[in-house]
Amino acid sequence: MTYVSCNMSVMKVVEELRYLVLAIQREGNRLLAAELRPLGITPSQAEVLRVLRDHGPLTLNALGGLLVCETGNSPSRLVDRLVAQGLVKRGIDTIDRRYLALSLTPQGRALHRRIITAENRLHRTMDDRLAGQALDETISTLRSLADAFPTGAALARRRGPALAHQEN
Amino acid sequence: MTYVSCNMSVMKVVEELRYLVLAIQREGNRLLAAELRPLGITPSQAEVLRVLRDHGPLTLNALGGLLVCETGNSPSRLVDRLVAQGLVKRGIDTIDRRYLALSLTPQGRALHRRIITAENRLHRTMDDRLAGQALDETISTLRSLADAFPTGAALARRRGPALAHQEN
DNA sequence: ACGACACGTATGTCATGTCATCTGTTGGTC
DNA sequence: GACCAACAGATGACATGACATACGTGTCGT
Repeated sequence: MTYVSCNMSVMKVVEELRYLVLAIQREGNRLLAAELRPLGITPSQAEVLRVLRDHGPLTLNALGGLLVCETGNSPSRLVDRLVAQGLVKRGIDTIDRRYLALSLTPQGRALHRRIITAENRLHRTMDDRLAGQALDETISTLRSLADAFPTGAALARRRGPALAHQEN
Repeated sequence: MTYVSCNMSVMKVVEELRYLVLAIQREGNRLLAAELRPLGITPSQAEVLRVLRDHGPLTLNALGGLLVCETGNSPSRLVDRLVAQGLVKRGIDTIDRRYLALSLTPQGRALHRRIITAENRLHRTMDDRLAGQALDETISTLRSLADAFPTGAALARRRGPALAHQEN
């Protein structure tokens, strides 16, 4: 079968991994969107609320650096809609007026609690599909793929708040 | 840690899986988009060309059923741009004029060969990141997640009927 | 003080994705 | 043959994502 190149089969495996990741991401996002629709927000918006809740007030850049759903360019418009819905407060740093100080409003905090419930429903669904398979090896494999990338690094930052950016 | 519910840690693991999948999909897509940009097409368009090449002429619905990048609703606009670029021929079934008969043009076939080269560059990059880790368990875990979903079924269909698409 | 530069944020543009709805075509029923 | 439900595809609307660029603000060198 592998008469073209000796590592052809490895390529095929990596390609299947790529398509599996694509399929799971799509479907997971669709399911989560359905869970969140009654709350009036999208999965990306939910991630912003979560990051803002877990990591104090943030500038727009710092927020982008902790988001997986956006490559840090600048989630201006993503934040815009949350501000318009009264879920996020957009403050301006009085010392350096270039910086924003983004934080949750009380409504944002309240909504985040309902978001967690919705996400847990998705996670239970996923857990059922996984039928108790051990995920350790899968997680560690995917981590080694993700960690090399900017958004993977974002995840690592969110995991290990003790590593660096405590002051945000 | 798990003072709220006994399977709280399982939830956390599933959640990390979800974010890892999101991160890898995003970054993989970004890298692939960069590889494909010189060819003038996007990752989604490349998937259409690939499916049309592997599975003869297709109707729009059948194409949607084999795509991972779109949930089968109807990739009309995705196909539109490929037709506009002369890569896909949009034929109309003469017997039942509701059906399309989508197939690659010679240019589409030629471009697909260059797409494979670009994709292989990405796969090599991913393979490097994986540093020779065995993927068997990861693949099978992800398959059990994906197979329950429509687009996972699409992947299975692509694997199944055309077990013999070795000629690439 | 002034001007070039760096930096954070905002905006324009394009291609997805997703859902809802519309249009055209066919087949079945009367 | 006329009506109508079912189906394939097209389109409108909205929110992302990604890239490039424009704008406002602070910093630094002179």
